[in-house]
Amino acid sequence: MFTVDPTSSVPIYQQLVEQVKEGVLKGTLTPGDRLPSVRELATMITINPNTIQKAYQELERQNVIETIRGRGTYVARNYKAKPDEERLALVAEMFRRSVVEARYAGLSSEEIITLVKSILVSYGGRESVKDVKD
Amino acid sequence: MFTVDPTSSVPIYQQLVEQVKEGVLKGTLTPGDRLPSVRELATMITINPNTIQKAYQELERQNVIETIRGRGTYVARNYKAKPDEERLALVAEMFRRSVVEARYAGLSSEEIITLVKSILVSYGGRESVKDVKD
Amino acid sequence: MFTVDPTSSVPIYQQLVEQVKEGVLKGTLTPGDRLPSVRELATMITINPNTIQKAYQELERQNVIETIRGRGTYVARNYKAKPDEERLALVAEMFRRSVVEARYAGLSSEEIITLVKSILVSYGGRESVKDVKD
Amino acid sequence: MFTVDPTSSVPIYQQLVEQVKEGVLKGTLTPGDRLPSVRELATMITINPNTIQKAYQELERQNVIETIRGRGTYVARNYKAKPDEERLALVAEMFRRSVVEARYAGLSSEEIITLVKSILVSYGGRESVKDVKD
DNA sequence: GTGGTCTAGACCACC
DNA sequence: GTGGTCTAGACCACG
Repeated sequence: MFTVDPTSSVPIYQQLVEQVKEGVLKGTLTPGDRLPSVRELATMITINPNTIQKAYQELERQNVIETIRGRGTYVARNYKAKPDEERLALVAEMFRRSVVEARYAGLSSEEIITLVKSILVSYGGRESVKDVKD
Repeated sequence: MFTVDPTSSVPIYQQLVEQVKEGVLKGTLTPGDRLPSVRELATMITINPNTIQKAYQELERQNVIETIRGRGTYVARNYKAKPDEERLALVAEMFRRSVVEARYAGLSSEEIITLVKSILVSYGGRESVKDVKD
Repeated sequence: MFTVDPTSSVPIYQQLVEQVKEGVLKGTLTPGDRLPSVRELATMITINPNTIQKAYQELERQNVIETIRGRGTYVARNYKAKPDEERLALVAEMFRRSVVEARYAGLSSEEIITLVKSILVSYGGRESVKDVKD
Repeated sequence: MFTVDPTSSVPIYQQLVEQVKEGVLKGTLTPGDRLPSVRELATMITINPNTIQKAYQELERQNVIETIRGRGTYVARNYKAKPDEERLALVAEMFRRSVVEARYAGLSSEEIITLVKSILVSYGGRESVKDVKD
């Protein structure tokens, strides 16, 4: 958990954001869990504390985690998806791009569907983020 | 065709790359078609020619288009998907991220599958990029 | 009475300060009322006693409460508003910021006035804190 | 325009955010206007560029400004208030606190209403942020 | 101890 | 030239 590739073109703080969100979906992180403190994680993965901070702030802004003053940061207990029209468009856009690339990599429609289904399964088959709370 | 959003966080040259690839899949661009010259396109959409140039170079690198010196640039006639393992991993990664975001936007597994299928349909029933050549 | 959100970005001690002041305005707390002791309140709402202490100190500094050594802390009987220019400027500043946010949330002038009036009503018809003493 | 008080308890980047938003409401900043570049502003007001950057990013997140890659940042042309229920609650909360402080500063209901009205007038009497576009 | 802010200075991608 | 990311190191308020 919490490994990072500094050579990647995707920013380190982003990688962290994604890992936390993915962890929650996978179940490795459960609502209420405490995340390592900024400084702890910084030394754990030898990344500058400011970078960790940026990741945590972004996660908090997205209501994925919440910080309790003086005590630390925790996986949010009651994440509520607010499916903006805008947000749905953004998700659709991500899939659209993925499909284009998949096609150019030679995947058939069937293979693409299979791939997506396998990803869904790897995230535990929960039917929405809400279900994570149960 | 060829509209660009300078406000977007995705680089302009990449937006162009995606639009060309998407056009091919959709059928609005067919192998053998001639693309506008760098300067033409630059004035058409009022974008720095260097940016267009970069997009075309990237497309050529991906074997999506080919330029014939002095004659212009054309949609490649014999695109061949080379599904290296690396590339497939990248595609899987894109879908993985899309799924995470979809979940956090509140979409169910079923809704996600439906979304992907609808995108596939919008790109015609072709079963792979190869079929575009026919 | 005296509930606190450790998740909020506003410091806990300040939340307490505000609640006491609001309670006085609303009439749930009347001048002369005894407040729970630091330790009592600390265990009631499971908050660090130091935090309670800080809140009480701040309230005393603002002449909202007064502590009688060995007897406890009480809502002040003779609060006197000292409207220094500085203080008025600060209040104006708070309203200014509120108005900016209200505008950006899409509220019209009329809606803003209505909102403020409804808040005033919720604090009873008293025309100033002085009247609370009556 | 763009003056900052480094001794204030409100963070510098926040002060900047507020000033820009206020400027738009006041009309000193019009949609489409270009803001000084991060480095420009940094030297103008002798603040670290990172701090300016943070302010700009926050403003962009709030859809108040938009950045055009390689060209600079501009006041957003089509700000659209999305009045979340949550957001309205936050605004109400701000007013609630302001009213409490106003009362404790000795202001009467009438004086408070007058103050709010005067602020509204100072923001040009436009009926919503949308109207700024005209 | 926790997170939050700020500075200084560096490197990078994009246009 | 623009904004975006990262590091190093410092200081502060809060609990």
